[in-house]
Amino acid sequence: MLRPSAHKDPEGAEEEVKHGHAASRAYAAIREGLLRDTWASGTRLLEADLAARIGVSRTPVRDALRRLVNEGFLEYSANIGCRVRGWSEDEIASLFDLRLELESYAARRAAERIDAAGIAELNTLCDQMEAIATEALDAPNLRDDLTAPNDAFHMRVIEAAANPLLAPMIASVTAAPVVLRTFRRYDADEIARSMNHHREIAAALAAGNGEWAAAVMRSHIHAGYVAMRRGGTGDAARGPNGPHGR
Amino acid sequence: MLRPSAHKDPEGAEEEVKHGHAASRAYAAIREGLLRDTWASGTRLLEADLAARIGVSRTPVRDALRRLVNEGFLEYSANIGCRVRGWSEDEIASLFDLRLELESYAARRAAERIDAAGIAELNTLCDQMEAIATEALDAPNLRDDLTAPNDAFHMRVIEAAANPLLAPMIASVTAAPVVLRTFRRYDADEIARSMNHHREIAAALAAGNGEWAAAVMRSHIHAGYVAMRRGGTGDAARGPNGPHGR
DNA sequence: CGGGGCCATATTGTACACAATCCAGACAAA
DNA sequence: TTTGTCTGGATTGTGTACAATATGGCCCCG
Repeated sequence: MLRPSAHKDPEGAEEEVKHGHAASRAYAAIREGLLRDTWASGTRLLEADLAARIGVSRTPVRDALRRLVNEGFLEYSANIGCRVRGWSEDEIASLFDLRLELESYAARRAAERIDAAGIAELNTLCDQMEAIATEALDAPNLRDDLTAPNDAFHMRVIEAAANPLLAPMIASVTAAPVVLRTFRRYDADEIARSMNHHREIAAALAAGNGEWAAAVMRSHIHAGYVAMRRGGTGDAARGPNGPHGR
Repeated sequence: MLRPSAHKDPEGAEEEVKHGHAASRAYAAIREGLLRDTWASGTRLLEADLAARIGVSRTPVRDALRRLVNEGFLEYSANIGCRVRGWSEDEIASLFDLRLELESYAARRAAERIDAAGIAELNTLCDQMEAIATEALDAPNLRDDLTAPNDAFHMRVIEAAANPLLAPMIASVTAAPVVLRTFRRYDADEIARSMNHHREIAAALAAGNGEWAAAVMRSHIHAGYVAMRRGGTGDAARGPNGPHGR
């Protein structure tokens, strides 16, 4: 499974984190903090605080917060503001369950649509991942480098599925901080298995066999879920509202 | 299929369209206009215009617009603003394809989890729909009354699936104006078939047979897609950017 | 007569000030 | 001790002014 560092931000603002565009800067800064686990779940994010820290006014900060709420990073209550969202065991299970459906669907469709160039790209990404994985056996801190090519691999499969609504939908269940940085939890065997899964997915797609591709993708995601559960969520607790608070 | 008048708004603001809360009023007003097809696809929505018409300032209007962008009603470009989103044939097909996956998944899971009370509710809703359908045979304009119980039926199934992330995800592919008000396109036979589907889904769930329930749900949505295609999308054209413009 | 660059205008983006609302703690009464 | 109320401070919600940017028409040039 795996599926870290989500691709571009799903909505507008095409990666314009330049100097101008206070809203984009605010969004990037807050998202960065969320991905770094700067704040514990349930922590209240104060607009004025963030605005001062980032160096913009409250208005673009509000825009950024609303966006992060819609992406599932934060939860919002009227007149109270935003809190860092936590994920209960149940919700994490639900999240992986949906990934199971959506990514296997993507693989099934991709098998009927991907072309030779796409297959080649997937295998190139496999080469990269395997090279990194070999080094990472000794240096566990290198494992985060796997996330970029792994993410690219999954993204290529999703693109090949040729369903324009699918990518943002999958992003909504993979952008969660809980899912990110999953490679760290993998042991050597699990990394090897993950690499094999990628190769097998590429093979199934090359063979044009959608059911095969979907089945391997399901295995891939199941394996990731097990690894995540074993390692603990790192974030099971919630705010005062309990696991499903809103 | 069908699935009109999406339930509550997916995110925060629990239906507070009261007198206060300018942002909620703005959201409700604009959404209402979108559902009424007040503006053609590609129409640019001006913040100042809307603010004046609704009687609030631009700030809450901006909030409302951002929200509608995230819900797929509008598309947004930096420094340009919001346009009414159109749906190409491809996108509508993609949309139904995802509903096929998600709602059949919901039905499959619901079969293992729904209780007797839930089944009873579903059958009650079937009763209601059949009563309305009988009258609507002569008065086609009554068909819109089917949308509320139909929506409730689907919602009950989704709730029974007990995946807290599923409902907002399905909402994102059913809130689109293209999908709403689908019953109008149905002829008498199609309405009858739809009613039969509902009864059969309830039976499959009562039998605890997830595969059966999922299969009927797929049939149900396929049928809806065919009816929609036959009737035309009512909104195939797009703005100047072509069908996938952004 | 057609095409490219420039400027006026319209519209969005940002900042800030004020109003509305909520929360924590103190205090009083049972 | 417990509960209810009230008040002060803090935080979000809204309105408005101004800055930044894009669009469309005009003029100039080829």
